[in-house]
Amino acid sequence: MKLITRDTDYALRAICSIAKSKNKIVPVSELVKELKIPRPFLRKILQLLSKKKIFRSYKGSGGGFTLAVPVNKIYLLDLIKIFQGPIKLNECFLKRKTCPNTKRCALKKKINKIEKYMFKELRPVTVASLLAKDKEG
Amino acid sequence: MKLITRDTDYALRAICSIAKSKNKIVPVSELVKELKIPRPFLRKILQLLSKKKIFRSYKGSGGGFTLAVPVNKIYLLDLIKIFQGPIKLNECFLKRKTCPNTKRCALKKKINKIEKYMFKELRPVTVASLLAKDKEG
DNA sequence: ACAAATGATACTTGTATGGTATCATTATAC
DNA sequence: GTATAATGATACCATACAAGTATCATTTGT
Repeated sequence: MKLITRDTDYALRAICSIAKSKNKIVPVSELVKELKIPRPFLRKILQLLSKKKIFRSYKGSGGGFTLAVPVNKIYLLDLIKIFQGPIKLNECFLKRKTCPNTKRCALKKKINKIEKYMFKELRPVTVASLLAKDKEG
Repeated sequence: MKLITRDTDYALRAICSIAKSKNKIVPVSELVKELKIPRPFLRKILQLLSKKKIFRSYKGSGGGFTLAVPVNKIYLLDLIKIFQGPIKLNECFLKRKTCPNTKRCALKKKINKIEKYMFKELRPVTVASLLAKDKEG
């Protein structure tokens, strides 16, 4: 029951790394060195972030990636959605039929409550906020 | 990101169903009819619950299962643990190395907070409490 | 033209979930 | 005491998703 999968995690690190190199175009090779992530896997992740307009990409010699969005506008939930799909704790197993007894629905209510809390906590989290907390603690 | 997998769900239903037949020994065949769960899969689930001392089993003709524990002592978290292992939102991807930058740890704190909340909400949930809420709403 | 980068896409591998199948063992009924 | 109806133990199978690899096409700077 992972909240964050490896590609989301790698994406986060890559974004942070690129954010540090203000305005410089960063090629994959540089990120590989810094983050020690398998190159082809990282490439796949960066390409997707490019397609999703979080990165801007530059082809050709001297090319690479820059941020297309400032870190305070990159939301964790969006990254999770990109790599893992929308968060749903509560997939019902009985799509076809109606719930046979409401016991499960009592449980469902609980789970929904937890899910709501999760969203409340995660919604405001941006890459900027993660980097900021860095300095505090 | 399912909180509850299918076997846990089926286990819950089976427990509720057996709880209804107070003290009667219930064979798998009966549960299959009522719950419409594939027989061999349900059997596997019941056997595990037996091994874990939540059911008592009776072999031979006229055999089947009864509850070994009253419903107000069967905790949802224990069922989840049996079928899915302990809940952990927060598996760190960097077991080997120390965290390269603390940004992830800021995230980890958030996730831990959510996990704590989850436990707070789920810890008191028993099968009895689920059945009880049934009557209310 | 060549080299250095990304774009697109398809493939591979590992693991967990959901489910089957089979044979052994035990207990009851006749 | 044998047939039958149940569970116990175990091994297998199918599918999906996560994690990672590989390849070729395209673009761009020198």
